Amino acid sequence: MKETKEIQTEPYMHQYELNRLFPGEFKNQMKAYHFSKGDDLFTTGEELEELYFLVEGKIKIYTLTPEGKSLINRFKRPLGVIGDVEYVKGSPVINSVEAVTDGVMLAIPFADLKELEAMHPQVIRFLLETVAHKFYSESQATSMHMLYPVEVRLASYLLSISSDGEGTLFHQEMRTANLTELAEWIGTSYRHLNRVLKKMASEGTIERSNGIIQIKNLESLRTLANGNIYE
Amino acid sequence: MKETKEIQTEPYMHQYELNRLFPGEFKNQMKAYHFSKGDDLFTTGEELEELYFLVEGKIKIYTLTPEGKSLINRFKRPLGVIGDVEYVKGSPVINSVEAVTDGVMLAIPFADLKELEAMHPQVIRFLLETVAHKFYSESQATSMHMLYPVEVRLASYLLSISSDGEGTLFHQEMRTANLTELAEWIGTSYRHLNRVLKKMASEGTIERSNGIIQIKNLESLRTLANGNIYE
DNA sequence: GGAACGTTAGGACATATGTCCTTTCTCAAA
DNA sequence: TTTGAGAAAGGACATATGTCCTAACGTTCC
Repeated sequence: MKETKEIQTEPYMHQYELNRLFPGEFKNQMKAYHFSKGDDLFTTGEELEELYFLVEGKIKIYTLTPEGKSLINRFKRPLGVIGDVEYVKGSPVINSVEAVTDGVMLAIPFADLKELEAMHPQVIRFLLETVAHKFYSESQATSMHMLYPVEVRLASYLLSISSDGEGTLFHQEMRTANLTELAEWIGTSYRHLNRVLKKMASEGTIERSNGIIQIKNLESLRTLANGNIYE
Repeated sequence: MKETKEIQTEPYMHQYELNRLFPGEFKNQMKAYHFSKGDDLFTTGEELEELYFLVEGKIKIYTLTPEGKSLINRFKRPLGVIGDVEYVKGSPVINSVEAVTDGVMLAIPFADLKELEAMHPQVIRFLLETVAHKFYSESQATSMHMLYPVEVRLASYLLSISSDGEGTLFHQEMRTANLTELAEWIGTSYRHLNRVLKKMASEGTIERSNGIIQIKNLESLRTLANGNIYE
């Protein structure tokens, strides 16, 4: 991820209403970074020194298993905040972050943020809200993973991206590019995802060809999802 | 959980330094509640109206599986904060809470807290720290569950409660009363926990009798724990 | 001392899932 | 048009884990 002077931070700060959080000379402390698809942005264990705002593009937060397999915790689109927990706790990065598309981040040094807290408590409230929301989202996702088998999770995913679930940014965020990435998102092996897809196809719930999945029986899918939907 | 006038809030507020967060007349808004072992304190989906501070006793936060089985997310001892995420997000309770021992909670209404935020931003910072810490702890626990089989998780648990890991409050917090509770904490069935314990006993790593586990080979346990320790 | 209940321990059967690998297909580039 | 790479699809084998159930043991209460 490269810092760049070619990107104006002001349009993004305006677009995402960051000016009210970073008044006066603090907005001048904002840097802009550009990243490219596939870039490793942050690595587990790394120490951060800035708070980041994703203002363009899509990233994924993932965990590597001991076998080197990737499990996707979350996708993110603008406006996403990265480094808030690390800032508050002073601990290293928990999960790795990779660019799914090209994009832009704004960043402000932790030192400036520290100063700003004293002068402008609204920023503390903002951070509280982002961290609380993260906790909530992560809890939901964790419950899904811990409590339901792959079939239920897949049905929930398909419901989310069907026209039924579409409309929220989150659902756009979540759409995966191929079956390998879908397996990583749902938290299973590529092989097992195929078993479940095949089973759903044989039941007439979906129809698939060459990685393209078409929902044939929405009701059946709702039943399989067991009241859950990825959100 | 019953509100009680028989418990003085002031000694606890002093002991846990809550006076500096709740100055002046706000400390008078604090109520005290007593609870008994086995009480259901909060239920998933319930709407809260107060922020709670656990100042005496031990509780567990748990999730019920669709089959009605219980999975323990976390134990808590004083000073624990309950309801911070629900306060910030305005969402219902995420996980159920039950008393493991008798105990006491202090509580302040969300409405008073709202007022206090404007007058005393330190309380926002306090909440930010508690939520960030929760996020961090939950992430660690989730990783443990998602990435490692029961054998590694059990070894990590045993390492934590051995004299090696002992000393922190968290490890005391985590000690379970019987094998059923340990299975719920580690996130497996009672039957499977027994398989793994039996295997460890046959390897000479532990010795067990009547639910009592004695570590025989600390090195072997460290190897099995694969660098992990419950914390 | 005996009964009742909760806990410990494990057998038998089943399912979910992972790993490793091969074949086929599709798409893009030469 | 051909080639190569990546993705899709699935076979074979294995392990981890869950469910249901029974027997034995220990503790508490009558």
